[in-house]
Amino acid sequence: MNKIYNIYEILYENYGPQGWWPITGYGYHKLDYNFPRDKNEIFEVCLGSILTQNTTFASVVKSLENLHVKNALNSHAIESMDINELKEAIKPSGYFNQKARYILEFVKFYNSLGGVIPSREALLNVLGIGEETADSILLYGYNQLQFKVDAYTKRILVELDFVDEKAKYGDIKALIESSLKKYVEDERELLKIYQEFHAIIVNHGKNFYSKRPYARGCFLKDFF
DNA sequence: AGCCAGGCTACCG
DNA sequence: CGGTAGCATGGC
Repeated sequence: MNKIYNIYEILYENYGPQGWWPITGYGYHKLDYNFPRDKNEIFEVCLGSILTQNTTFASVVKSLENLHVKNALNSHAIESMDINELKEAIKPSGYFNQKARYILEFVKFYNSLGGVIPSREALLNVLGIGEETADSILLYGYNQLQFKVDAYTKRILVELDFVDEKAKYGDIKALIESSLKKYVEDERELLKIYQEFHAIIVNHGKNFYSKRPYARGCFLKDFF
């Protein structure tokens, strides 16, 4: 009996594999978990994780395409890029003044890593990287066992009365991670579930937890 | 026209 | 500590 895992099962049965994180020029890669495939794809996930803050991913893709045509979808090109040129490229994603600064801060950090996987704590010390963005980078960019919580995750769990409205990011992350770890022993399988679960939550969230009042038509409510 | 989007920082009490 | 204004473009 593991209600968090039950939610995952029900949603996966309804939506199927999502294929996150999508890569530009390639797209979603359902049932293929061998991503990212190289350093540029890792970096692209990092960049997308920052750009998607409070924005639709369609807008992020436009920004990434803008960088791609400038031959600047890699960390070294961006590090030496003029900030105004960067702002112009990422404008479709919104908050372009802030995000340009965040990206330049991150790129300096990223290039200093020399390919080493960053710690969550180190990521959180970079301006513009909060908990969700850090987990996004680690989960989808580096295939680390860090569950990514987002606004939809909280709305759903609050609606199902699994967590309190006042629950913090870390509370929800800990609940989901501990529940799934108890149920799934194989780490490779666990990683796949972390990646699919968050993506599916976003899918489900867009359907039933976007417009108020939330949860109208949410079939999860029939189970819990 | 108004609300929402795959959040975070700075600043307030 | 917790709470909130500000950030900005784009889609519906």
